[in-house]
Amino acid sequence: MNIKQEILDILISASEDLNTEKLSVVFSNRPELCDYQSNFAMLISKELGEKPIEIAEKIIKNIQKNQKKAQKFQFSAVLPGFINIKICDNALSEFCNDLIHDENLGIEKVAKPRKVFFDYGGANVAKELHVGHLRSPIVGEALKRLHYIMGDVVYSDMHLGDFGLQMGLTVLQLKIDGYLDKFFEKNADVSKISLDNVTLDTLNDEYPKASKRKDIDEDFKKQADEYTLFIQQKIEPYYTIYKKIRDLSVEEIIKNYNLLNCGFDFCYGESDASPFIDKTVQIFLDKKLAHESDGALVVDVAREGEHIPIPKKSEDEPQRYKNPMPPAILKKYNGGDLYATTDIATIMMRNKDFSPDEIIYVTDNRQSLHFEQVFRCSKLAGISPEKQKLTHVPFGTMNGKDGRPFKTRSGGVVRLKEVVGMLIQSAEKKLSDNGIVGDKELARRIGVGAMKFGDLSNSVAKDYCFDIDKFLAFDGKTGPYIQYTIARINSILSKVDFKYGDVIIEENEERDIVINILKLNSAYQISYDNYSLNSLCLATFDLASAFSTLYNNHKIITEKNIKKRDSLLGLCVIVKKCLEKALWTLGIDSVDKM
RNA sequence: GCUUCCAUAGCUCAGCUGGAUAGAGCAACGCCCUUCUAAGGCGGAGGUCGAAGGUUCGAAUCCUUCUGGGAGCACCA
Repeated sequence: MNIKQEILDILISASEDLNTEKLSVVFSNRPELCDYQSNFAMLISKELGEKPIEIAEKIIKNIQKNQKKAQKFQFSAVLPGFINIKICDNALSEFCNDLIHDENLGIEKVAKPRKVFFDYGGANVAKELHVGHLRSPIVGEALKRLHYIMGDVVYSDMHLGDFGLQMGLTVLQLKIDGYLDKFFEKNADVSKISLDNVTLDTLNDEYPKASKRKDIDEDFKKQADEYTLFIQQKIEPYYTIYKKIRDLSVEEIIKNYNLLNCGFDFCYGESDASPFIDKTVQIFLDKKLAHESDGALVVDVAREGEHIPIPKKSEDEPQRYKNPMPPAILKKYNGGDLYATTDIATIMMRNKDFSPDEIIYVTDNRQSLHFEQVFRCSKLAGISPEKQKLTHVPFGTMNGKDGRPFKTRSGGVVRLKEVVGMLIQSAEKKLSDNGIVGDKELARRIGVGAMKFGDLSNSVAKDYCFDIDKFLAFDGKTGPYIQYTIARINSILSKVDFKYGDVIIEENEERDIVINILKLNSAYQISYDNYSLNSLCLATFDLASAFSTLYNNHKIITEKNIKKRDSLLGLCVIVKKCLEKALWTLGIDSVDKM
């Protein structure tokens, strides 16, 4: 049962000998005129040398000639050449009565399910999560769920940042500040020493300190490089210290992600790819794809027409390039591994374990160049098979009202935990106004739902404004609005002791709801194609909004016409199911009451 | 400098492969709670779609140039 496909089939068969390649049907942008429209006649009028309106009229004549059974759709031709399609009420009623028993609620799955591996989260072991870490898990989780709904087999890995310079910096700083003395005593048994004196707060202080110092102190940076190398080569006691720091962070990171309804099949990190690094590098050497440059091992990934040197105007001017695609670095001057190295090795690992059809990376857009390089390297070396799709979903940064990356008033970063705390507090206050007190989990669902919906309703690639006041207000186009709509439906359903009946669509407000369900279902596909959830958010809101209009104008429970009442109840059940499924896909919890 | 993304209502944003009168939410204004949850509904008001050219029957959407902004550009991730 696919209404759009039915319309398409009718139009194609009525187009007879015309080339119907360009024939498509879209939702009408004049809803008061019709439900769907086709611009086909205008698209092909030029090559046919006929007036668009005449083509449209001809097609409609054919439809009327062919149509024998009871009509489900009304077609009409309108100047300059639109074909307008209105769905008849009986077809909409039929659609509803089918939908109510359909497990996937009419959402059309992809023709060929694929194995899709998601890489998102990307928390850094040495750093506590802050607002800047929100988008990757929020977007990644929703994309993963969307793919699942669409029929793909999905895997997810939080891909911790646990193997880079930040680890060397942190260990070095901890050593300097005396936290690690026991590990460096003569004949110390590192496996028996505990790191109890180091807490998350310690790490929060030590890493930024080290990070700042490396920019101004060359010796310090060199030493941190060395420590990083020790960790990567599993040299003691550095490796054990690193493991302990990692465990400490991971526990906290998982807890935070759970607050956001973000779960992972695997908590791998960069370090888990280390057994594959030597093999990876060897492939590049064997295939003569890598060469030495300034002490580093690099891979040229530029294609023809890229990376053309611009002639220097003077001797001491640095070399510049047109269309620059700089080489990827596999090994640094001291033999250490880099971000690109572990990412390529990780692709090798994932292909060995899962051989996914697509790997999707959800990170911020500043990493676009890095992923382009990694993807090109993997294809060049044959580590990623040709048919495998590698996708980077770059998201924009979260800015404050001033258009700069979101900071506290004093200029510091806002911890993720604090944001969630504020959201919960605000939801609790609002709940208590409604007489619901002491339900912290309910408040979390509402507060976090508000933030996630606010995030996901923006185009994923664009920067967006993180307006905490807006999120805390819960008015208008928000997650809580959807939850509230469901809560109102629940309230109706809990107050009646009879079952819903056949859905009969006859009024505009009912039509509007069903059309919005059709739009919602097509929004799954749009979001899937665009790797962006904003279409789904918008369509979910529009459905809730269409229902609210009906809700305000009809007293369903006290409706005297029993058939009408039971039909409306059926519509309630459908809307509730559709909204709940959409919220689930977005990674937002539904609530029974609020 | 080069690469890339962006510019739409006072604010925050939608606008799918070009289509009919550019849409929401917030803020502000006016109505609607003795009736299923007012975190709601309805109604007005608010726009030279950054600028200028071009392609087209038709442009917010495609092309060119310009202006303004973000991000990235070899051993960070």
